[in-house]
Amino acid sequence: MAAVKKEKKGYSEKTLFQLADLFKIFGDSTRIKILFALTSGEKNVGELVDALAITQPAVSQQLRVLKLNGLIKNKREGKSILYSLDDDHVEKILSIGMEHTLEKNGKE
Amino acid sequence: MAAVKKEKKGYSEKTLFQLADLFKIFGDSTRIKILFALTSGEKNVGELVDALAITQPAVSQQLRVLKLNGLIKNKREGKSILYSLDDDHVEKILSIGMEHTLEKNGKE
DNA sequence: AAAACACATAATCACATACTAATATATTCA
DNA sequence: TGAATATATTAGTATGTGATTATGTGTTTT
Repeated sequence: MAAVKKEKKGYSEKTLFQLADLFKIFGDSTRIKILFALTSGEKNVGELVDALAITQPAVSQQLRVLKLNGLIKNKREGKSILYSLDDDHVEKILSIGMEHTLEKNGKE
Repeated sequence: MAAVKKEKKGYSEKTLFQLADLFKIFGDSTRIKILFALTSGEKNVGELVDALAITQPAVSQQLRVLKLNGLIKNKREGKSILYSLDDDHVEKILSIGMEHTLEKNGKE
């Protein structure tokens, strides 16, 4: 058998960067809190601000990040803007991560 | 039916922080590359350096982070030190994230 | 035991990013 | 239309972190 091909069955550099960028979005506690808050249904910005105990601009800024990356969507309803999860993977990613976290760091 | 309890079925602040910290670890392309490299079996540092095209200290530094967080383990073998994945969740998290990434950003 | 090899650690630096404060935009209501 | 409400944007700042360079530690080889 001559020269076995080095089966680089890997993903492209670009894809790996995109994957890291995806996880980077989940890697912030404010955004995590927002995402978890939205798992129980759509909420407007004020409700998120109340629930998270951070300033409104901080929430809006992270909502922007989440939207730009396709994890949440929004729609206007009167004066408010309602945000909700936009991707089926989001909850899956959250729940597997949470599973790991609870196992490693002890149950709640 | 009187006064429906506001079922704050949420996780503790601490847990959400820990979850964010977990994703933070996955949110770096060097660490992602290391983890993917290790999905095909244990490797020593030199092999990782070759595979990733980054300097040895940079690799060692990220290996340290991954180990401290329980995602990989190592064992000495002669002069070399062999690293391998240490947690069943790692591959699951990677694969779901990758699934999302490939869908959103187009196949390879 | 000394040299060579494999890897880890330390210090410095540069860059990214999340928050705050201030202001702008958009919608409803009087 | 003007005031009030809801959210977004901007600018500035501070903090965290990943890479590089230099050096240290541990193991094998001769």
